[in-house]
Amino acid sequence: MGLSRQGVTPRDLRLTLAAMQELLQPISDALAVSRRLLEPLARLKLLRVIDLLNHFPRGYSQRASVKDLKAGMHASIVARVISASNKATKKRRLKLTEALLDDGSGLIKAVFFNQPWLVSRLVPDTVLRLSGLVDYNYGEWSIKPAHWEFADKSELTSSQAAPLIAEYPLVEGIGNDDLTGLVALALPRFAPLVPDLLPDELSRRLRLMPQAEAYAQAHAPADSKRLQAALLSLKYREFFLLQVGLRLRRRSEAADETLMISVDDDLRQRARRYFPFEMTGAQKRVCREIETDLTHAGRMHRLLQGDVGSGKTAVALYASLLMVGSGFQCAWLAPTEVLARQHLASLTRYLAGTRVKIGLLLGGMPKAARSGLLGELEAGRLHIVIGTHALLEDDVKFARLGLCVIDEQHKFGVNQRAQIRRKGPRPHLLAMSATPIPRTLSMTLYGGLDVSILDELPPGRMPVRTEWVHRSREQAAYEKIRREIAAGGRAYFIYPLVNESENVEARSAIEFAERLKNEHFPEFRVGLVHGQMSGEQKEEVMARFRAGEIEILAATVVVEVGVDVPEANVMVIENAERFGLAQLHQLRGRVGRGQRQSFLYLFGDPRTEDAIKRLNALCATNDGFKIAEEDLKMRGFGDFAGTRQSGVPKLHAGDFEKDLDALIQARKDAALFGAAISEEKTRDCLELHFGREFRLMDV
DNA sequence: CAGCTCCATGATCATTGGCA
DNA sequence: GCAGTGCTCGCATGGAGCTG
DNA sequence: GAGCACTGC
Repeated sequence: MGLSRQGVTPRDLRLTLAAMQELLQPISDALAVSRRLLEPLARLKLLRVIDLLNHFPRGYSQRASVKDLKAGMHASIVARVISASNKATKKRRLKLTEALLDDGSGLIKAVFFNQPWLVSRLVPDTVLRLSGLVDYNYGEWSIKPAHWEFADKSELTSSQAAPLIAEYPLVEGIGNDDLTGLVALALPRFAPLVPDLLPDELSRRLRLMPQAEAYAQAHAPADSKRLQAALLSLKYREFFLLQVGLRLRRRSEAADETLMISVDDDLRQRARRYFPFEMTGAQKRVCREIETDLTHAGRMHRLLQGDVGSGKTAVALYASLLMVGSGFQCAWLAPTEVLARQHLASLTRYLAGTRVKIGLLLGGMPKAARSGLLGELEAGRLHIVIGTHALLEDDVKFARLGLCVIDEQHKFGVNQRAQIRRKGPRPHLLAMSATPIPRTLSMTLYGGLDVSILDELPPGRMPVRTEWVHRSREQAAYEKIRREIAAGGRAYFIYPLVNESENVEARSAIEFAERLKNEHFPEFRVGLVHGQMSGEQKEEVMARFRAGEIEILAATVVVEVGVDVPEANVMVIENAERFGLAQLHQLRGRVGRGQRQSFLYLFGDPRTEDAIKRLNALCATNDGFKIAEEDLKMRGFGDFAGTRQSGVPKLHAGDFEKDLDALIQARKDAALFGAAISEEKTRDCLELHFGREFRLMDV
């Protein structure tokens, strides 16, 4: 496909530069702004002209006459007062004032809350302009005005007023009209200056509204059709810019060959030999993907997503072995000590009797052991080092770091992830996550990352049977659990709190561990693990649980990630309503790791709609990705997996949740057209729209 | 995690509105 | 500098997201 | 009804 305008002439560049300067200048320099608005504008973070243009309305209220209202719409109407009166309600707190209004096309009742004095101002025959939520009940229209003001009689008949009124996010000290005015000044002068990254051809093909017009229509829509077109155009452009930016970053990182290894059958055989089982199809596929990354120029930058139990560790080990076999070292970063120890244990098991040397680095290690380990590491005698945040310390140095494996990558901040990678020349990166992120979202969020998905459970693994147990039926559940344990199973009891708390009404681990031992399961041994215990204490209890010296483990969410006890096949989550969906799913992953049927019992009585939905969703499916989608819908993007940490800039026009379609389209198009787009221009646009926020993005 | 700021909501009638 | 007058402007509350 | 500016002392 030939792009008509991909070449950038010096003249274009100069133009862009001039435009940038104009757009980046302070609002107060560019426009006549009243002094009193400067401070509120600053609080809105509206400092530069471009900020003002990108400050889109949070909604629109529709200028309408009573006859064409729709229930539930946010409307703005002009009408004449017929009568007004106060009304008492049953609740003493609440007084209302009702005014009957006529706009020539019909009658409507305005309802004001707690402002009884209004009655004296709503004199019959005065004309009001009010905007608010419209409702229709039992034959009459009503409106709850959020804003209102007196209007001129002439407005009753004239219909030249704008049909859609922009409503901006506001702060104290600045009104909607102030912003409307400022934007109106800025639009004609500055909107045409905003550089447009979208190739003409693409814009034409998608029939997108031109950018400058879209800015104008978004702020001051002529009608709803053009408004929709404008919003779509802006959203799409924003996503497109973001995606092109991500690809650009990716490209700039890719030109390194020092880490390229060659994998021959011999190495492959040697690496595979360590796995006593046949890998699943998904595992084999991902291993191939990784092999391809490692054997080609450029750094691997891969996110490995897999539901709990899907065998991520084995894949990561395979990758590590390829690197070790080629003379490199590997660092495995884990979020908790428990998890780090666990990785050590399983790697040790896999690698028993080989020459691959593994080390463990934790925070509270004795000085001597630590410095010994660091020495080995720096000398290159240690091949794989597993550790927690302690790995990030400055004095941890590698001889030849070639691969970083980051487990539960979302538990680490952007900085930490960058830190570990600085320990080598430019080590490959394999990030792992058991918290499934919806596919579309992860590909977008981590636009610069390749994503591999392990979506197949090892044979013999049975899905966990999940049941929501009502208070009244807990006893029956205890009986079932008793039978399971008697038959050789082991059980987790998860509590939201470590200890009693006077202000939270929920069961605590410490208190209920006692009860389990004394009341419910006197015949079994009960252990307790929580976050306030030291690492060794925790480890000791875990070890006894693993060894079967303890059949029941009462715990807080410290067991959330990675703990692997195949015999454990029952989990009870107390006050399940207090956990998030992703967390519940994560916890569920602790059981069902062995051959026998596993059970999850959710105790608790959810009071909110959302909590009920969460529990139902969990009972309905075992598919982590479906759960993630559900979670995303319920919680919204902001909460999801710590947006801050994923380094995604906040969008102006678009919305990751609501505009997924546009997002996906933009991603595709960016892949197709990205290479043909001028790098300078991309940088300029990124700087203009996202500034610092984009530069921070890194995984 | 705490304190702040912003935004939506709030009461009741009594079983349906309006048109391309 | 202080009290009185008259003017204008005016809901209250809780949840939710953002900043330090 | 509360806060504020303005008045008159």
